[in-house]
Amino acid sequence: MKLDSRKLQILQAIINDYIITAEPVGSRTVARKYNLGISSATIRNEMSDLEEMGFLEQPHTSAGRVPSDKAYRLYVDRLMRIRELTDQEAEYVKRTYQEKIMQLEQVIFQTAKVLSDITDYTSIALAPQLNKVTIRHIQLVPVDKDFALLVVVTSSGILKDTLIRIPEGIDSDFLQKVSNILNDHFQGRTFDQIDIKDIAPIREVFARNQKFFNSLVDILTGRLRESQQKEVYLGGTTNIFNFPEYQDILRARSFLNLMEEKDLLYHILSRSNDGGVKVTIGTENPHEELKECSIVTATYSLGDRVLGTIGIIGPTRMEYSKAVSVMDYMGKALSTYLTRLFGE
Amino acid sequence: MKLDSRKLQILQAIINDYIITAEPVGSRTVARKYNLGISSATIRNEMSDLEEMGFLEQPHTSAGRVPSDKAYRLYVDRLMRIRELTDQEAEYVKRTYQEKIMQLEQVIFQTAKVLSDITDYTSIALAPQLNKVTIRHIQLVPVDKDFALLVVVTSSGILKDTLIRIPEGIDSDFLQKVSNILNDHFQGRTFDQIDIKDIAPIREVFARNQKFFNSLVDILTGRLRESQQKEVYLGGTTNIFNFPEYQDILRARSFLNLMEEKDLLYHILSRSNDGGVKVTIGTENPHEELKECSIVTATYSLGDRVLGTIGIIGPTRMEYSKAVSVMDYMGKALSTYLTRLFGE
DNA sequence: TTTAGCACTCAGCGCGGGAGAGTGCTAACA
DNA sequence: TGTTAGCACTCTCCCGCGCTGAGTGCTAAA
Repeated sequence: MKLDSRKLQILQAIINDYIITAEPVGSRTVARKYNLGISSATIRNEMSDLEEMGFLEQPHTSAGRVPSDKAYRLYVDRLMRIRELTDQEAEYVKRTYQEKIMQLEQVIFQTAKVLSDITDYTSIALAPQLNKVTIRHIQLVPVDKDFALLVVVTSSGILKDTLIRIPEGIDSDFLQKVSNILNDHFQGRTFDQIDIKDIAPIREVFARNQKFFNSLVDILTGRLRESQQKEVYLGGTTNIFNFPEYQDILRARSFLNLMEEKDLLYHILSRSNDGGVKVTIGTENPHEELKECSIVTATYSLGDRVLGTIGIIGPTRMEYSKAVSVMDYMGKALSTYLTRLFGE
Repeated sequence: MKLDSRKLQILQAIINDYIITAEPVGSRTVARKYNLGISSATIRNEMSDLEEMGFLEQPHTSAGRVPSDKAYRLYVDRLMRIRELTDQEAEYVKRTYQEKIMQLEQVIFQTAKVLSDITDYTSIALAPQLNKVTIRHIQLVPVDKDFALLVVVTSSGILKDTLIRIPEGIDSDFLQKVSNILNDHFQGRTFDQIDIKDIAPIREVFARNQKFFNSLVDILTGRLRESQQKEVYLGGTTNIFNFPEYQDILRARSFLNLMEEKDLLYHILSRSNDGGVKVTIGTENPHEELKECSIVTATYSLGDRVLGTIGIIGPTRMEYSKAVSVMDYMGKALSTYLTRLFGE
């Protein structure tokens, strides 16, 4: 059976209607609302065909039809018209990035907030992944006789710091010396490139302070990386209650539980980090709990290096045209902002 | 009318039962389950009295009775028996604090998690309030030619840091000089005690770099403080779905929306910072949205200085005996842990 | 190939009645 | 005088019923 242009028109009408109303769409509705110049009976026949082809589903006999994931996919790839941001929306984004926030966390957090405000979906933003950025500066800052602060600044302005206990008899000159060595070795590298073997030669500098040396290595190769990698910021989690399909308490609950699983979210989002906007519809996502959700992601970069991912998540009946344009716009706006702030 | 011991017994029975079942309690239930040696008819009479005295309420005729806020207050103050933590619970807490987490944020976050895990309520933890801690060390760390990092370490191990743009022609010697001056002036003080007037004499050191000077002051007196003050960590927000009174989607939604309002939560929690465990029942809390919730808070300290507040929030029908004991225990455990880590 | 007409299906809704839980009153009892 | 058994009454909850309306698929005619 061929998907001729009339079938496409009907399919598009059904998808449009269902996205707005969340109610199964019947042949009469299509005939009335969308002047296609054909009768409901003809539309009925076409809809029957579309169902057979897997684009439509029927919740039960005597209900209208609902688009399938396959239909949404077709819609996203071929049918939908990208809808530009309104002036207000663009203005809102601009205003957010006008403030000179110097802490990256804040920037990412704000981005998530803007995304959920504009789209009314739930937004997710991943902090930059450390294996994507290079180390710009390492410094051990003496705090008092027992503690020093290990600060690592990366090319994207990420700051990672930890208090570290220092053994007795270490003075600030020694700390400075260590800082210099660390900088010499690791400046310009990514965290992935920090290798135990590289570190070995430094070991001798530490003389009797092997324990101190070990904890430094520990932090640089392990802890900092982990703590950063799973940083997931959410916006508008309770927006989900706006959708009729989540009036059911069990569904809402399982959705919100899912949003608490930062590890999972991290994995879902970080799969798409090859740049550009990506749409994952319903069962295209391998996770069972997400089979009735769609996710639209975009990446953000510093210069030409992709740093991380931002995304929104909502019911499969999502306003894709808006979602895609917003994600595209925000990914670019965030990249521009970061490059301006931390550009190399 | 006097609240004799039999009335108290009956009231206690009703509260106990209602806490467990969430169902209005009838006279027959009390007679059957709690062997008080009196018939349901007598209990009925007493319940009628208790209602008149404001301790019980009736959702509608032909339903059992439900304890009022006044009843819970009486229960918390006079009737309940504190229930110690089980060995597993104590063990869980101990294990959590055994790990050497050096970042305060992590500690507070973990504390919130433990609280919600043990109690099955939603937990809230405030990061230490900056006006409660003293500045231990200030350091400007050079990053590259355009940026420096302003690091402030406080007595409780709180770290606040911001990237700050430095004007051209400032070298690391100058930064060190500034750091020294800042330390001389502010070490040992609280953020509240940083006064513009104190800073004025330093101004001359900056000579032509007034703009740099201004942004430093800005950060120290304003930005750092604000960013920290509102840091609110939540645990187990979706636990609310476990309670039958929150099966209603509107209620669940308004509760979860409330939990997103960090500012509000901050204010609610920070009211009780005079040490010890505090219980706020239903309408005792001025916030309309909380009139069917109870909050149990405790404070945590470093040495003898109260730093912040932790709390749990649940329906008024809360297991107060457990809640109070857990909060008491956790407040102390957290204080001990912090004092061990950052003790002065 | 399209359309009008028609029988059929099924979810949703409102209604009514029965069951069950609980109360308050009354009268009898210790 | 306090306590208890008995009973009528109330009210929510739940279940089943039938109606309505939206929508379909089929058939036959244009």
